Amino acid sequence: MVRQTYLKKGTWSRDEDQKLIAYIVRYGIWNWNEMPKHAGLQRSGKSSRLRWMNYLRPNIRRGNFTREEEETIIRLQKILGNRWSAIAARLPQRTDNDIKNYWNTRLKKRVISENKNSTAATTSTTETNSSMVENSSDTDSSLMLTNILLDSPVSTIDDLLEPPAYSCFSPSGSNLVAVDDKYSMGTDNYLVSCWETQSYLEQPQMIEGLDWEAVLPNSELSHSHHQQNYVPLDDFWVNPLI
DNA sequence: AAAGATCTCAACCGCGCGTAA
DNA sequence: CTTACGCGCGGTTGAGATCTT
Repeated sequence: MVRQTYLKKGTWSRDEDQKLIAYIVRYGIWNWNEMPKHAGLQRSGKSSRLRWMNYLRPNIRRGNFTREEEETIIRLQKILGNRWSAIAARLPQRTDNDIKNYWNTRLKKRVISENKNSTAATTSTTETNSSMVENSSDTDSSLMLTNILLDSPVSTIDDLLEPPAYSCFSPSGSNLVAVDDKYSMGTDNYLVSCWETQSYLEQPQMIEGLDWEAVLPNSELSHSHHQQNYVPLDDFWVNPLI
């Protein structure tokens, strides 16, 4: 008889967050399905991945979308449709989930009401343009439209979808991806490099209540204060950090 | 002050794609 | 070629927060 391991669902606790961060700091991301077990979490790989990608990973900005960000989302949504990951790639520090939520709860309504107003005002001209958006299946004409709608010139749709290199972590890949030539791919050393180059050490104020010194055992800060509590790498498997 | 309505957003689910065996 | 697995994406849900009456 196979006994199904209990998997927790719902809101993540601080303790769980710390466990996940501590694990990824040490070992990097290697297999989302296996990692939670080793990190001492009763969570699915899927849930862990989501938590990391949308909340815990470095360089995430939350709340308070700027006017510029709003306009960018509206423009890109018009061109790309609900391809949130592609839109997120154009908005540094925003997650696709955040953008999707923001669109669904606020921007969509705004766009709809603005469209109503504008169609009432200029029926004939807008009809021509919107029919281009909705009916165009032709690549050339949609690309032409893309160039018209975007302020900056875009030569191909691939250019538009190409994610900018800004993040320490790949927003989509299972492995870590270098942002510039300085770092190598996919190692936890790389991860630590990111942390030590400020990206993560600036984060504590963003996730209230997390014990950042505990999850960053290699930082200078924690070295000076917590040397005695440091768990050697080999022991982590039998003695999780948190 | 209380109750109901509405909003927000973290998290879940199902599906499809890519890859390795 | 087929199958299994891992991952990422987009749609949806529901609990908690906030607003309105």
